[in-house]
Amino acid sequence: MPEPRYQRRKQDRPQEITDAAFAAFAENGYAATRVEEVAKRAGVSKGLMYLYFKTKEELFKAVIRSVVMRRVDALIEVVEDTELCSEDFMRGPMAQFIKQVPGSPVAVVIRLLLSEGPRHPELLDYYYENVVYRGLAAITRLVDRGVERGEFRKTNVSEFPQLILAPVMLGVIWKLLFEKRSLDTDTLIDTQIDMTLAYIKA
Amino acid sequence: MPEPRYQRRKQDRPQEITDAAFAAFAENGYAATRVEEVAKRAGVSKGLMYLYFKTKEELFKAVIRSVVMRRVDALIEVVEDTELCSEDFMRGPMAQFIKQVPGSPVAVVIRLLLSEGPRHPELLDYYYENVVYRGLAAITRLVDRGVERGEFRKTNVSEFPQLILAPVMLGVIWKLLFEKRSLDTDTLIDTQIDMTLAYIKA
DNA sequence: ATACTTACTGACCTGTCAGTCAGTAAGAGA
DNA sequence: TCTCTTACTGACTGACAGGTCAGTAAGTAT
Repeated sequence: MPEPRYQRRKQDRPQEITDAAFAAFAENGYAATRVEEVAKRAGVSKGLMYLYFKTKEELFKAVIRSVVMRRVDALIEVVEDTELCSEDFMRGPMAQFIKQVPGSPVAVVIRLLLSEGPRHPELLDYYYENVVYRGLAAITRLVDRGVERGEFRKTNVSEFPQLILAPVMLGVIWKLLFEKRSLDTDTLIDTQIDMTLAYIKA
Repeated sequence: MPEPRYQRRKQDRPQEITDAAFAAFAENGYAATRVEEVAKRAGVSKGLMYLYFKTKEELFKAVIRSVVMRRVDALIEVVEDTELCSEDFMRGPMAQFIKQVPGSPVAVVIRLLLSEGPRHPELLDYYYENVVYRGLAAITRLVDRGVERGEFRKTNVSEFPQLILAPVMLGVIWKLLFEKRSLDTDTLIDTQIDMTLAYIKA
């Protein structure tokens, strides 16, 4: 009675493969990762890869989309249905949310997009519309709401929501490049929020 | 009388080749750039490349070093011998200096380091010591000098000089990823400096 | 059991590209 | 003008990796 050499699992394969691919890309980057290596990690033959993804490039796109999909909506929802005043919200839930970005898969996605993005403009558009644009819009809404409520004065921070994300991006880059020279990104982000609030409070 | 097919220019070749390589890497990234393509841009045969650089990897390292070398010292010197008060200096020369970073070759270097860096730790060390560390130290010195002179109060900004560079890094990433969706990085940086000064002024 | 469908395998094919090297000619020196 | 050195050329090679496909066996229906 021979052990079955494999199981047929059409449903789960795509997910399993993109997970394996993400891990491999995260470690070695897109170009330096062999399709066979991904197959090995996914416990699958090289040939099967090409049944689910036409090319290595298709696989790459699927990986990005899959990672992005899983964590876009979190922030946006929280912003909408909160009862905290704007300041408390920024110091609380928002701070908490953005602090975990530099250590999250998002950091890896940014690295991948920076190196491979220029050759996949549609992917950049997708990322912009689904993550960047919506994230920035949520922050703008938060600030504007503060202004309406009389908590904040009118400044150009609502036109530059990027300001609040700037230390997050610096944290992402720092972690990717200089992991060993640790940087306290939490305090960095807290300080930026302090500064921003001091600047915009009515 | 046949035209000479080439000139011997041992002195200039390395510079010419690294320049050509930088341009090529900037456009297509390291992995996707063929050595032959660099040779073509440098007006040189493929074989000659290997007389000046043992491998493609060596060429890559030489490119990074060459770009970094040319513009490290600028900022540091300016900080040292200025007679402006700290605020005026930050709003003037420093702002001017950091504003041009997102459009400069430094942006490309960051992209290259993000994609290829993990496999060249010595290069990351080199970059950290010659650019990052010295740049941050210069900012810290500037802030501390302001404190000594009684212009600024004591805050943790001097422990997090990264704060001032955060919008610069965001600008760099933005430009690399979303060139077409323009972002006014100058105003972004000015606003950050406004905020920071308001936060630390005595 | 038997026939049938199809998820899956892995040896193979093929284009690409880093790296080599035998040969060529630019330029210096006598 | 005739060496002699060496910067330089470009056809070639070998390995690697993306992509293919004939074949195999897991599961299903009868």
